[in-house]
Amino acid sequence: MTASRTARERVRAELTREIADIARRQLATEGAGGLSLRAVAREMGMVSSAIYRYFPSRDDLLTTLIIDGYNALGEAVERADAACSPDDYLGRWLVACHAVRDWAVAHPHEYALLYGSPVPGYHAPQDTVSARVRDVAVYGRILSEAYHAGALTPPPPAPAPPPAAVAETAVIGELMPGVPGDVLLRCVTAWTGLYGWINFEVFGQFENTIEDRRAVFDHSARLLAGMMGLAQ
Amino acid sequence: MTASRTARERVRAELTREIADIARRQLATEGAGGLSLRAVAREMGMVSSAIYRYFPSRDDLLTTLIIDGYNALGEAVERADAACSPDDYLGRWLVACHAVRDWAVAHPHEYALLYGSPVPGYHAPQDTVSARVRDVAVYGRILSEAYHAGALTPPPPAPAPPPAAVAETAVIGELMPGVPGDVLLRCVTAWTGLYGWINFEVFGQFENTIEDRRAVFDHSARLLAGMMGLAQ
DNA sequence: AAAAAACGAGAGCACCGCTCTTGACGACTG
DNA sequence: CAGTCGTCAAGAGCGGTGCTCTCGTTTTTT
Repeated sequence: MTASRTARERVRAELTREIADIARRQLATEGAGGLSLRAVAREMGMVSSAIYRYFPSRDDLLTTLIIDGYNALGEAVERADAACSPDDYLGRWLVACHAVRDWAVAHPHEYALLYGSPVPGYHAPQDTVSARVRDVAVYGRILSEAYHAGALTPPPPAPAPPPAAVAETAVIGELMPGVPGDVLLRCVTAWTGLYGWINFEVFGQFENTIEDRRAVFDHSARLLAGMMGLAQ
Repeated sequence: MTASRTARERVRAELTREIADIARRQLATEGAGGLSLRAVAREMGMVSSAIYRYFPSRDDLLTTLIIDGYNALGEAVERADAACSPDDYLGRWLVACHAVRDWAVAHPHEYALLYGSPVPGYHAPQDTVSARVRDVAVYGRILSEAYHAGALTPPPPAPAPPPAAVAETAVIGELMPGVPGDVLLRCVTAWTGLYGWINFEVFGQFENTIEDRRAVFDHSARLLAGMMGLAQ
């Protein structure tokens, strides 16, 4: 029973995976807008309606690609951080920054799906949240550990954040327990600054403006670290 | 001759403008992907093929919307800066930051067209560059004036930028003549950080995370100003 | 062995961007 | 004034899309 049922389920899982793989390849070459269920079906030798046995809609296919993308990016950052010496917090921060950027440059269309303009009809299901925070969780871990080790101390001049802003750090603070609000606000600023930089690069804003982007990015990551007060 | 010809040209210009207006309205409600030439034609009471008398393709229509968007954003920032007292550089910086954010929040889809994932087949024509730098030119002016007034001095600790990174600031430096490379790199970092923050907000990354976004944004803008060394 | 569920194929619907042809209208010229 | 030419809106049509429905076939379950 289980064996026969697994036979059926196995081929189904295999085909589901194959559809997602082909779709990911098309996404990588054509971008999200060029992803076509019919093209995927053609490449699989199926008729287009057969795809709907495996993915109820194009949006659902996109959703699995998004989840896979979050996991791939998160894993890349996790692996990069795992290779660092744990108490070199600035080094870990820089390595994590470059890990995100390297992945984004290598997979621009997938990155755009994660951090670019949201796709029109798409609303993130709840089961994406665990995958979606994997990359930022690494940053949270690095900075949280740095703070508790005394290696993350906001440098003067320290403009006192208004209480309204501090109150907004509650959700972010769950990733970094014990870190006070003013430090969290600096981390958020560095976090958005980091991804903003990558967005500019991946989305072509640096065209004809900055060419050796890795060098400038590295310096920007160091400046953001300095803004947070992340010591060497 | 000129009169009759202008009569002809006038109605043509009028229709061209009306098409663009309807397209902009659809863009605002549906997003770039939902912009349909046929829908625009329907709303104008025309048949779809007639639109092609005025815009040779959907991409060309998008191009004019993009140029209009850059101009609208640039004008918003320019007007905001013009209302400031010229030697309050920190105030001008903050006002400009909020001007960009306010415009982006008010026109999310248009902003996504400018600073989000690039549209698939679209390549920016050369005539967009003058409009595209209007917003950043304001920042360049503010920070350049601040520097020459002695109000923009990078605070310690100042990590020395590698020469490779400094060399990349040449194009950016054209907007801010006389400003040295290390300061320019800080400005670029603040610039990307600012737009990264807005991207996160407009693209929904702060959903269920940060609610009072204006307050947090304001503080982030101040932190970025401090990173640059922009004095009160 | 019979009933039920899953599956692939095919036709079809409404929509899209875009092209081509046709007929009408207005503006220049002999 | 008459004729010609260019501009325009309309319509049909092509290939593409996401998606639905039906219909035999196959596989699993009862």
